[in-house]
Formats: sequence, C-alpha cells, structure tokens
Amino acid sequence: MLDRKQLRTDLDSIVEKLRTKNFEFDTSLFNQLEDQRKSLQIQTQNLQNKKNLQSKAIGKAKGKGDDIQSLLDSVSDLASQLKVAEIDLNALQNSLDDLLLGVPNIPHESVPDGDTEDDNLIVLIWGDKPEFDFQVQDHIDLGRHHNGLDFEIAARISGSRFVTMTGPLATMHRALIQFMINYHSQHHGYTETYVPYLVNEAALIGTGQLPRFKEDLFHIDSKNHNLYLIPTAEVPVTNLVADSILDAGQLPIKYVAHTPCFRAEAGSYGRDTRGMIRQHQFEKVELVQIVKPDESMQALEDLTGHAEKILQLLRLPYRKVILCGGDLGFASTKTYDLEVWLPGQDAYREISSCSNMLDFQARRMKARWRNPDTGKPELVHTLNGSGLAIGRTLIAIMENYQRKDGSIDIPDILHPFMNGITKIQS
RNA sequence: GGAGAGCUGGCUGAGCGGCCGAAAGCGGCGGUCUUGAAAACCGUUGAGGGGCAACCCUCCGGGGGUUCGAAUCCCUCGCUCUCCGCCA
Repeated sequence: MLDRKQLRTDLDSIVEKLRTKNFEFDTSLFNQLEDQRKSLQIQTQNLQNKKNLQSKAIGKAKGKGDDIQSLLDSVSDLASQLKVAEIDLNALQNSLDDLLLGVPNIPHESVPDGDTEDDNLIVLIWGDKPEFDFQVQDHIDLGRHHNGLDFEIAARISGSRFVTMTGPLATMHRALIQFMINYHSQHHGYTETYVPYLVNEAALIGTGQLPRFKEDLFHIDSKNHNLYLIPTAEVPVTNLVADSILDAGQLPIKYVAHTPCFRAEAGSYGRDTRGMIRQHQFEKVELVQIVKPDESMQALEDLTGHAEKILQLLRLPYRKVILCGGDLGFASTKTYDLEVWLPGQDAYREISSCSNMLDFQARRMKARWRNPDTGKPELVHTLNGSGLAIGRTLIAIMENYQRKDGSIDIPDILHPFMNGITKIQS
C-alpha cells in the first residue's frame, strides 16, 4: 500500500509513475473520497469531543450531588448524530482502503520502461550453453524414459498441472531442497524457518496477494476454516514480522524456508500446458529479508546474488534481467528475474524472481522498526526471492546434463545428498 | 471432542461504570555522583490518526450491544493456558 500522506501531497507524480506499470490511478475518485473523508472526519471528531466533555461534566455534577437532568437532556441527540457520522466515516474509510489496497507499488527509477517481457533489460549472461551432438530431449521425454516423471498418473489422481516423481529423480528433487537450504543458511547468513502452508486473509493482504489476486489462489472453505494454500513462502515468512516493532539491532533479518507452493493458474490456460514448467503444486526455497529502509536497494543486489550463486554452483547457464515496468509484480518496486537455459525448449525460462517491496508490504502488515535517530517506529523494507524454484531447477539439470544415451549426470555439488548416486542411468 | 481459567503499553502486572491512555515494577533514554563502571538518586519513556496551528480523536484480543459515559457490564468470534478424551 502506498503512503496516504504522500498521495495527498504528491498525487500527480505518483500517478505518472504508476503509468509505467500500466496502472491508471483514478484521481477524481480518490480526490472526491479524500475531500469527503476530511470534512467528515473533522465533523465526527468534533462530535466525539463534545460528547466526551459533556459526559465528563455529568460525572462531575453527579459527584457533587447536583441535579443532572438538564445536562442529560442537552446531550440526548448528540449520540444519534455521532452514530450517523461514525457510520458514514467508517464506510468512507473502507472505500478508501479498498481503493488503495488495489494500487500497485511504484517502480524504482532504475526500472526500464516497457509493456511486456520483451522489454526487460538483460544485465548478465552467465555460463556456456551446452552443445549436444545428438537430438536433445526435453524433460518430459527424459522423465518418461527414466520412469521418473509421470504426468498422466498425476492427472488421474489430481487433474492437469500435477506430476508424480519416482526413483532417483525424486531423490534429486529432494536433494536440491536440502542443498539450497543448507547453502543459504551456512554461507549467506539466512536463518532456516518452517512455516504454515495454509494462511488466513490478513496474511495475504499483508503481502499483497489479496484483495486483487484471489483467483490465483486455492481456497479452503470448510465449516470451521477460511484459509488459503500459500502461493509462495513469501506470504507466511514475511508475515513473521507483521504487527511488530523490531529493535534496530535485530536488522537485517534473513530467513530461508522451503515450502510447497500452490497456484490456481487461472489466467494461464494454454500456457506451458506440457511438462513441469507450470504446475498447480511445486516446491520452492525462498529467501526473505527484513531490512532498514536505506539498505534495501543493496539488499536486493545481495539477495539476487545469493540465488545466482546456487545456479553457478549447479553450473546451469542463466541470464539475469531487470523487469520492465509493465512486467513488474504488484508489490515490487524492482525485480530481477533469473532465467535458466532449457535446451529442451531452446529458451531461457524464469527460475527465480527477486524483488524489493520497499515499505509497500510493511505498511499493509504494520511491520516496523524503532529508528534510534528519531526514537520512533518506522516501516521496515521487505524483500524476497526464490533461491530457487525446485521443480524448474530439476528439469534444468535434466535437460542440461543429459547424455546421448539418455542418462543424466548429477551435478557434483549434489553428490553428498544423493545416497551415492552420481548419474541417473538410462 | 468435553470441562475450566485467561487475553491490559517493549515485558511483568494492578485496575470501584465517570477523577483511566491506564498504578507499580522491569527494561529503554537523559542527567547527578564516580578516574571509569556498577549501585543509588532525579527526570523521561505506548501506538495510530486528523488539523496551518492551538489542539483534538481513536486504541486495554476482534466485532457488536447496554449507558449521558465502558479496560470495567452483556453477547459473539478469535487466540492462549490447565485438566480429561483421542491422536501423527
């Protein structure tokens, strides 16, 4: 959520910046609601003040044993006036909240203009694409070849966009999780965390998935529960600091967590329907940082570097792009996508997305720190990034490490987690 | 699932329907004393919002109600704890 004070004083330039994110802010509605709010709030508070003073006077008079009937008469219609004003004000505040909860974050000045992913800025290309002297298989063929990935059985059990894994491929999938969590906690200073996979509406509003992106979520609506399956660990992990005032000495906070992620993929019919690229359920190791405001842009560079390190250790070719304004996520001010090379698709595909949210999420979830310079609670900045998406990492290894006979080498760095297996034989 | 107890500021914890945004202690900050530190003493210290300002408003788990007036009474929801049952 954007700062209401800033919107009041600096509306035009904010509206301009939001246009680079293809968002048209309804200024006339905002100004109209804001004008009404101002007069109604002043009126309501005046009535409250009057009521408070009169009630206190009654208390005093009663204490002295004076007759209070005349005072009671004079206050009688105040209460009804106040009630009306309060109801109106409340409705108005809710309208303003509804409006502002749907407004995205402002892109950082270093974010390139553009509408689609074609306008993203490539800032780094790492590693050499493998050269094959045979017909390259994609992960679907390889998975079938090894009886390791099965989309048909998964479809029978659960429907489309699910997969089952069996044998060494399932082991490597698990190994990737262990490797990534270990590496980030041992070498990058992250604290390992375990969090719920079902969360309530408040948590999702806090990180920005609600109210606008409800259709992307799986909803559990039973008699006693109103919960959502998490679309990313970002939701429960970032909300660890919701409604808190942190000491300066606690920052930065760096969490790493592995969770499954669940996405309805409502808007992606027909996209990536084959294979493991886009599933309703997938695993991800997530990095989250809670930092002081003046440190968040540097923290984004660091966090992205931590995700890159995993790709480098796995020797997977990738490129790093800055998302353009039109491709930028709702809550983010700047996002780096890491795109891994997939020989089977002859394309780079997203495997990590690292974003700085500034105070956008912190304001929604009331996450603050006490600034020693001012002595006052101020909003923290939040960041998150995949470090990495596990399923996509698995298929990147399958496709990049495949051999002519269909066997798949296992990256050296994973060997300690593979029960002695160094190669998946054909 | 059954029975009971509770939820108050950074923490512990008091609080008769009006003098309560809230005692006291701890912690924090500033100071006195000290070579320095500790101790002691003095002062100070909740959050959010409105208003150009003076100043005002809201908040005692969430929501609703009673009342001129609610931290305090009533209803409801949530959460925590204890005991019993069941269970990975």
